Amino acid sequence: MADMSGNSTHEGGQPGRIGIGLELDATHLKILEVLRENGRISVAALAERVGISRANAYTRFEALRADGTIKRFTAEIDHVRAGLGITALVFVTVRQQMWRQFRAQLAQMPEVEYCAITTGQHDAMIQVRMADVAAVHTLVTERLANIPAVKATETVFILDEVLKRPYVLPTDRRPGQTVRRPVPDPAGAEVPLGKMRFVGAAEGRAQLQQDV
Amino acid sequence: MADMSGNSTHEGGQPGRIGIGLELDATHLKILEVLRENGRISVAALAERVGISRANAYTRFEALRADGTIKRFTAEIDHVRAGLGITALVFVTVRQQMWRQFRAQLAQMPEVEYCAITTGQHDAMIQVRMADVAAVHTLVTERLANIPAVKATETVFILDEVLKRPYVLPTDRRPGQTVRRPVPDPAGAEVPLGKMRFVGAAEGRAQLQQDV
DNA sequence: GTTGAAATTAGTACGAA
DNA sequence: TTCGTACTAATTTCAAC
Repeated sequence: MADMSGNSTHEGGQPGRIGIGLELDATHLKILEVLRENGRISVAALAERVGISRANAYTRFEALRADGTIKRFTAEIDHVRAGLGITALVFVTVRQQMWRQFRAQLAQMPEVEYCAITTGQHDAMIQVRMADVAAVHTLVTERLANIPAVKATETVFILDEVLKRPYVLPTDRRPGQTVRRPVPDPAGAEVPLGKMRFVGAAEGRAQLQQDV
Repeated sequence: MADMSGNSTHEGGQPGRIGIGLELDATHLKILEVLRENGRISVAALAERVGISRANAYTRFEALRADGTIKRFTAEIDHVRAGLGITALVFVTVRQQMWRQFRAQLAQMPEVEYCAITTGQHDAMIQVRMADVAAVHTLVTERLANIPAVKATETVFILDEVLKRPYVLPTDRRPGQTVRRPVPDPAGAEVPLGKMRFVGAAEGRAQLQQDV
């Protein structure tokens, strides 16, 4: 799940060989942290910031790309300056058994920045950026509503984007927070059992990392 | 509106000087199109792909950065491979007059990838990526619920991300769609007046671009 | 806004630890 | 695996047109 146009988890060839890829160590994560802030940094400068040799940086950099952990490099722009100052979310109810058509139609809509299938009241959420409110209205009533697979929509506008990170990493934690290691669970520790079990299970699953 | 941590529209200093920035022409947009797909391309190669000279490409590239149209360069990663295979949306109802505190708390949460203030039933939408479902549960019940500014939350899980573009541009239009130019409105054209007015108004506003 | 040449920097390929 | 260095290729800068 959570695949982008089905190009990650089972991309290779042989079925049965799940692409586990690299085990990301602390150095890999540090590289990803630096690249998140500056995707155009030279590998030489990257090596210095991470604290490894240039050759090592090249090796790891290439491995992360080849592995698919790094999908691509891109820019981040100011939508307002680009002329698309209005952002809206459209929650879509999809007619059952028309998912394939729904996806096909979306592929034809370059003005959509993001689309995800969700649980809950609606089936999908679409994020669009347009020049003005009227353009959103046109999109929803004339384009989306005409897709047979779309049963209903609900539109909300985004008034402000408080934060938008390119991505988050397992190493991103709240300032004062210490790394939550899977404690070896010493029997006899005086903690509420119910809560302990819950937290323990969560940590255990967190170890597995893939196959979600 | 739609500012990222208040760093775009009114960033400079003097009030009254709205940062209009560049007028983006077709070449600027083409540069942004190329950089969206390959943020690490050399300016030399960029020039070739856009069909302009090297020096021109450097000038425009620098202008876009200095202007703030390009905010930064970054990478795109595979969340599953990075160990955060679960994505969730948390819709938050914020207690009135506690917005400042709400924003302050969010700034302390590096695990949040995206947060936007919305119209509609809820007040804000937060997107988070975690290692497992239990971690989402912990985040919502123990971190978010403990923020006084948070009155209520509603969580949905993302089952699949159908598409995710770094950004959209005004030039992104559906394959067969022709560029909708603000036609000079020749009086006497035989179109339904009501509709005409509506579309005309929309196009007019699209011209303005900022101050939305 | 364009072209061409110089200086700098980046990327590659080794052997050694 | 990782590091250090030397080699090659490319990019950026700067100048003149």
